[in-house]
Amino acid sequence: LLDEGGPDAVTMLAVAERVGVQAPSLYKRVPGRAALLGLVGGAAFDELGAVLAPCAGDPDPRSALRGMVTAYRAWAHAHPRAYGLLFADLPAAARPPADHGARASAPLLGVIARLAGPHRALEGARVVTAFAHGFVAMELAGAFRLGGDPAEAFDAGVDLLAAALDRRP
Amino acid sequence: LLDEGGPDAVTMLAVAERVGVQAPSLYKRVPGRAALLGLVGGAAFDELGAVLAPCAGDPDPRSALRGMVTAYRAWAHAHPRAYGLLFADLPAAARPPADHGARASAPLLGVIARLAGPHRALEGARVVTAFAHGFVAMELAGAFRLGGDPAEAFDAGVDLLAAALDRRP
DNA sequence: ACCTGAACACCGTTCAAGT
DNA sequence: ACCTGAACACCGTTCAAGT
Repeated sequence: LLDEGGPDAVTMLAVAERVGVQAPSLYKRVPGRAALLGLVGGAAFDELGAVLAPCAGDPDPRSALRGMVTAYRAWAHAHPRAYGLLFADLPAAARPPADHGARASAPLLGVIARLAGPHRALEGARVVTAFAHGFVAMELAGAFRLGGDPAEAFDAGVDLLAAALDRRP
Repeated sequence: LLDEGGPDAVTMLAVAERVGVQAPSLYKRVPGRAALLGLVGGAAFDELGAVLAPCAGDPDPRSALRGMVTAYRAWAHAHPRAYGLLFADLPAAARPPADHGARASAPLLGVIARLAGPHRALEGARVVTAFAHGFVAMELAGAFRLGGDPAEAFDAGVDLLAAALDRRP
């Protein structure tokens, strides 16, 4: 339902029909619509994490980072509605459970620890994630309207970050 | 209404009451609720732009950039609901008109042109904006949950970007 | 224990009717 | 030209009643 019609289409009635049940029955499994969207967001984190993890296998940490961020953006473009749920500001009680996000970001932390050193891993991962999320969110919102090819700015940003975080000579 | 209760509180009925009119009358001025939120987003771009512009006065482009990005984050924290409208993915017809975003980003383009050279201004501004937006969006969504002080990562990211974009020796 | 029908309070939006 | 009352189609959610 989300992929087809966006979050507005994820209606308690529509979900109930899809599951073959009446709407009120959903409240036996889930406290409300917001919580349901939070669960979908958690599942989206899991899918995204499964796409990122293999990229950590690249022996060169710098190209591993590039590959991972590129895969991140590709997944967001392939599943724009699900992506929009990852960092949606839902009521705190209905947010994707923290552990889904933590698992999805684990491979990135590993790669940046190799690239920049363990003591800079968390900080570096936050900087890279902020850039990737911000870029993709602006792309999906149609916010790059000043011409040129936004994708070039993405690659430039990734290279710039990878170079700056690389502690090797 | 937005500041008080978030976008959900911006109801056609609530707006009409605030304006002293019946709900159907709003449709004489605005095609629908989505378009109304888009207009609010446009106004938010104007306010943000007014906060960023003075930072361009700093004679050192690198500290001008730091000041501008810091002001950006401060404004987002002060008006989280309005900020959430800037890059919300509304139906294209209801998005904040492009010129509001363009005006708000003009001072940043100017500063980065001074720092990195005019031919890298657009690309650099996109990288910096992506980082700033992504970071703030994740903060507001409560996405930094792995401990430490996220603000340190923000400062580190800004310094890293400013240094990487600086073409001066 | 689980599902349902009916109801409640609330939406966005349309439109004929008033002035 | 502008505003309104009434209505329509749809929400999320609650709850007593069934099985």
